[in-house]
Amino acid sequence: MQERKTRFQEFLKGKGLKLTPERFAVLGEALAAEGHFDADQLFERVQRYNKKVSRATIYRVIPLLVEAGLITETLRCQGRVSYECLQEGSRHDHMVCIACGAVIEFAEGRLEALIRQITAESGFVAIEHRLGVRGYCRDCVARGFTATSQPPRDAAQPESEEYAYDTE
Amino acid sequence: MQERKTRFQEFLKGKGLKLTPERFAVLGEALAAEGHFDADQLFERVQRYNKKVSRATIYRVIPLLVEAGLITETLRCQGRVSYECLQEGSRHDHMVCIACGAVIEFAEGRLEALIRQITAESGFVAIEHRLGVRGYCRDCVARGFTATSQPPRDAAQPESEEYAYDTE
DNA sequence: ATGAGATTGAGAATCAATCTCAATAAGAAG
DNA sequence: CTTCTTATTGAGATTGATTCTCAATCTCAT
Repeated sequence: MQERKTRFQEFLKGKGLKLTPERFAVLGEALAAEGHFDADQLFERVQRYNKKVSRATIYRVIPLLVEAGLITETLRCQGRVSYECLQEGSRHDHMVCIACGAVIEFAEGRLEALIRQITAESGFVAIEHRLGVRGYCRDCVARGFTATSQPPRDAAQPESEEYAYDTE
Repeated sequence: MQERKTRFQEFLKGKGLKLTPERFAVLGEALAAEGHFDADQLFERVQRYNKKVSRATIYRVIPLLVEAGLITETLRCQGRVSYECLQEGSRHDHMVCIACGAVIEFAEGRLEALIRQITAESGFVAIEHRLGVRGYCRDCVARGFTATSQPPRDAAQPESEEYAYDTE
């Protein structure tokens, strides 16, 4: 945690940006968040413990946190963008089941290494990535779903408004 | 093309929806689109060749096309959602430059194979994936942008008009 | 301590996306 | 072909997350 605060501090300095109490408050709440959160939830958290930060500032700090590699954008639900905290070893991607809508997280170092390598081949310096894989989960495969068989009419709507996965 | 129109027709029938001229017009323009397009661009195209379709209808048809597997959501730039047509062999992923907003497509068999393999390890049958990598493109790196360095004051403005990266 | 330039809050503004509802049209049935 | 039920449409209002504005305030290199 302390290490990440320092990282943010250096990140700001490197860009000629200033370390303000507001930015520090947002950083702190973002790092303390568990699981997914969106701008508004972050705003509420910060408000609760740090009355003075405005919504505008939340929206201004989030991109900085992303760029500093401290949080990452993940899923988009009902028009809102969700983020989650990046911790050493917590990086993961998502598998979304087309049949039942289940969202399964998975972490994979091999993938990250390959992505970094491939993009670097064209001179690109990768900061973060997002990957969503659509397919059929183990259970649905066992239940007989495949790409060419029609799921029952009343099966859970896969990309229902609940979890439209979005990887940009 | 014809095959895909038929596919859409059957998709509608299967859901008890009607095949209207408006839907057919949107379908046609979407299939004819090259590269990325957003709801508004699709609206303009349809308007140009098919005066009578309203914006609301565009927004109503897009989800149907996605569900029918004819188009897919790809990037989100400047707050807009972009789509692209799904065609055999057109699979590719995206690198988005944080500094100048450039969107670079890349196709990579190694990646696809690895994804398939990794997801299979948990019994998941991958059908498709979407990957977006954010970072700095070759040109911006050369120009001095990095996550920890301040961009030169007189650097070209990050506005490729086409694809300015927004903070989402 | 000082000044240049960055940052902030509050609220207005933006604008893609959604919703409303009366009018219309598709498709099934006869 | 006509009728009837139900889906669909257009136009415009509405929503709501995100962005912008700008004067007041703060940071920090010097």
